[in-house]
Amino acid sequence: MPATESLARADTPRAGDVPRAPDSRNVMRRKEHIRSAAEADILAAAETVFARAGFSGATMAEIAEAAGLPKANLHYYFRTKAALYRAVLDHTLSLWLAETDGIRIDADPALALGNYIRAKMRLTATHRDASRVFANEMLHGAPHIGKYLRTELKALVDEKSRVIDHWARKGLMDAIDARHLFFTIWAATQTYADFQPQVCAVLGKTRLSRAELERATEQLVRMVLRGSGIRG
Amino acid sequence: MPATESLARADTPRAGDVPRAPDSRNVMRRKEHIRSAAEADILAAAETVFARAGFSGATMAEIAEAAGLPKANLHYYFRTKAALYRAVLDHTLSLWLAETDGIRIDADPALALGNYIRAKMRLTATHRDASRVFANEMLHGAPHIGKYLRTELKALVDEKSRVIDHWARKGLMDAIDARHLFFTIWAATQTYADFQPQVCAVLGKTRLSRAELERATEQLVRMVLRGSGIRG
DNA sequence: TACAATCCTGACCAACCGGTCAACTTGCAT
DNA sequence: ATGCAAGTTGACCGGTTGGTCAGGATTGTA
Repeated sequence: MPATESLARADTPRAGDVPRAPDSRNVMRRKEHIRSAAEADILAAAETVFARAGFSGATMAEIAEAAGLPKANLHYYFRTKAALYRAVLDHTLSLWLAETDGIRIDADPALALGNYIRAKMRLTATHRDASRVFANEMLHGAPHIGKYLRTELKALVDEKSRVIDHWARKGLMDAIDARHLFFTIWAATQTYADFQPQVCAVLGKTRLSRAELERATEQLVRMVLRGSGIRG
Repeated sequence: MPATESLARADTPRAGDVPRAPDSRNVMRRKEHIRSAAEADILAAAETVFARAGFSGATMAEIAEAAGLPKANLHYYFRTKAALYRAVLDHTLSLWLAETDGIRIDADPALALGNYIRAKMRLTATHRDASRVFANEMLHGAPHIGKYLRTELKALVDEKSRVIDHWARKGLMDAIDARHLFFTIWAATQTYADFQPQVCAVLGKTRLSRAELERATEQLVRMVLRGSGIRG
């Protein structure tokens, strides 16, 4: 996500656009470290706060406190609240594209799709806040990442859909609309992160145990595979 | 939802708690009409705005403009922004419980579940904003409707789960966890309302056509029925 | 040590927002 | 017509929030 840095960074005087002597590289490396470490701390705190309160509900003061920094320091690294939000989103999106590698023409459909679902479910469990930030952005019309959806994500889904169509033509599974299949998989997995209060309430628990998630995962895998006519 | 009125209404002086003569009923009816008409207008505008911007992102001024009323008038009918939000949520929740009537022991599983999915999908299409308001509330931890989830919704799902367990024991379908089945159905249907930007972007369209939704619905029905071992 | 670049921060401000209120109009029974 | 309750509204207010800025502290080099 090359846009991240240019978006996230504040305009420190002449930083990055001034030619530097070769021997000054070490300096910049150390400065870079301070920078990236601070940015990482801020991003982590921001992700938590944005996930809980959304963009409008989150306050820079709250994020600053969560990061253990004075508020003005946030504005040193991220010019505006919107820029910080974009940076959090960029980090989230980088998680999103992953895990589809196994969906290839020469792969076994049951294994490939099953492992994809398992990976997605694991992702929503380990990166709950990222999932919520993403969901929030969707809910509000995806004003910041619309272009990403129409280009990168669409291209990826188009490619993987061709794989599934190929599987269907080879008789390995039913001829189904791969795109809607992805929508269902995404929705069914993300719901355990985004709608956790509902899930917990209906199950009569206060939190989602690993075992419960495991059960949900395997049932979903079974349902998708059988529902797609994949012999398991 | 009896709590709605007491929550939503402003404390007009002595309204509702003063004994009235029987012949004054017509008066109150007309006053009630003004009241309910105004409340309905405000609620409709609020649902749209809350759906787009969330609770924190929405402003009373914006809602007022959408309703074509001065801001102070909103506060006449709904004391606070939170009370207005609660009223919108209550309206949303009343939609939520419906449509499960068909899931009965003596029903045919394929028909009952299939029609339930179709009804849910229709609901997300016709009440997109309501779905988004609900999703937003979930995302932020369901602070306002936690009790509803743990009581009414849980009771309903418990009851319907027993029906599905019964179907499984009679050999009409596989023995699956009914609760997770509901989570999957809810997620897969709501995603077409809540994540519409993603769906449209991946499909390469600007809006979801009725035909596209129809296709998604039938594929989901087929997947759920076959995935649950229900003979179709 | 001297310097420059980067990093850090307390104090401050303008804009916005939810909510109030006093004054006004409308509707309706007598 | 009269009077009162209900409905309506412009103007206003205090608190919050994103963002700024001047100046000090740190870091690393020459």
